[in-house]
Amino acid sequence: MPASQPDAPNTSRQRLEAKESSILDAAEQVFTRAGFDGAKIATIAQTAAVAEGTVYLYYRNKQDLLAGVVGRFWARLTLGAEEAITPEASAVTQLDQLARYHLRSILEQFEVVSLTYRARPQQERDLDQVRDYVRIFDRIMLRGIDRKELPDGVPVSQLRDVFFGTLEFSARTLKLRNQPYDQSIVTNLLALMGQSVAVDKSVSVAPEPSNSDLMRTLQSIRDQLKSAKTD
Amino acid sequence: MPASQPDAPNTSRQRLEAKESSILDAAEQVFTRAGFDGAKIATIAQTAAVAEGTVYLYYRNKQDLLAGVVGRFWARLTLGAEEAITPEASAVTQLDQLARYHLRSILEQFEVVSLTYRARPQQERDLDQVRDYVRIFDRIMLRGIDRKELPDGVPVSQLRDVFFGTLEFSARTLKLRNQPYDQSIVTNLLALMGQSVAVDKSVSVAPEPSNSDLMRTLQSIRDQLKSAKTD
DNA sequence: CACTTAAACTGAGTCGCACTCATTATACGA
DNA sequence: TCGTATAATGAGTGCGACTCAGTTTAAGTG
Repeated sequence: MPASQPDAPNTSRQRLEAKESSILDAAEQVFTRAGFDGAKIATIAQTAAVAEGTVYLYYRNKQDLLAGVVGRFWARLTLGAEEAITPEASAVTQLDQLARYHLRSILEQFEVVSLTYRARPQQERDLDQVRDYVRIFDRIMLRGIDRKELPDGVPVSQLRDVFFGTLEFSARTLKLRNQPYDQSIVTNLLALMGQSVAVDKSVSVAPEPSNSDLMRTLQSIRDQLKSAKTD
Repeated sequence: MPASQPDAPNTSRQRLEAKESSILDAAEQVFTRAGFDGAKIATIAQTAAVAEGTVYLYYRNKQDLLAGVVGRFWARLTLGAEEAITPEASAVTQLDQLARYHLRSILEQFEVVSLTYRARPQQERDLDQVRDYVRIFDRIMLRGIDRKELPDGVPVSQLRDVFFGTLEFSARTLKLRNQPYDQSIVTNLLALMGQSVAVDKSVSVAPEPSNSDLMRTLQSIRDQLKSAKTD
């Protein structure tokens, strides 16, 4: 029954969603051009061809609108990343694919990424989208461990911070110097991570022992010494 | 001649600087408490015990004031970092010192660090301060290369991105999860970097021993004790 | 010390912009 | 065709950044 042209929405639901996304489009455009503070709701409304008040029927306030833009951006990035990755490939290959895709994307859409920082403290919804995105890394790593491609002691969450932290900081550096995408960043990062992630059976990367582990070992030594002394 | 109590400024120059820094103090306090948008110039002026208009004699606008706060923060961080580092120590040790200091500082003053993102696109002055700070890393690396502690092929600027990027992202992760300073982040980062930075000549570089190193040593002691006992 | 003048300071007033809400338009079922 | 609910409108409100005419303070100067 509800079959219609996608660009000529019929149901009221479709119409609402079309309008919402046109407001988001306008907001994204104006925010990226003018920055958050520079962007006027009036301009966004005008760009979306609606009245100022209409914007507030869809988003509680300017922050909320920003959250919508940022959330959609990361959700799209997640979809794109999943397309960019070959699930059958080795974990390291997938990391390489993700790294290239990530660096390219955040460079291309640097302004939207920057807007993320403006949204963070306030809203929660859009943060979820970022978390979903970051989770792609975890999935690759965990599958790699599962398939025995990676040793199961790798500190996944810390490597995740290395991965995204380095790429984000590198992107900022490139932007600062007006330099384009640089493949060597990805290559170096993966070489660096490859070492700690490699399954070389000789050294086999063990997890960092905790102080508790050290303590237990020390106590066992002390106990042995004690018993040796009484011999 | 111009000898006076430091807390009872005499010259007009001293008075001006005292007032400027009291405005900065107030701004830092209010900005960190309420965030940039939530902070009102009126509150800042009141906190600094000056009239609203006076603030604008020292800073052109709210953004400029923020830039002042952020700039001072990074300048102070630079001084602190230089104190935290032992210039005679090996490059790896110095990196370890810098990493600890950096992670601790940005965790402790997370709000001010976050404010940095709000200032960036606009002003230039405060960006300089960040650059000065980051330069500490470069200096350590370059001196290390000079002293032949590090091979002279290391991609300093890319390792710098790894270093600060990872620490910054890790700090954000910790904050997100309400976790405190975690030494293993520094340890892992240095282990990772250590591999790509190590001089090929065996183990000539003596970095801070990791818990793994300690663990190995302890285990060898225990093993020796065990075999001695059976003798 | 009185007087001059420049520099520093003040806060009531202006203005731009996010946000509201009384009113109007539209869609849809009966 | 009409009634009603839902969506949309844009003039109006309030808040807060920023200004500036007027005032106070400080530093010379004879």
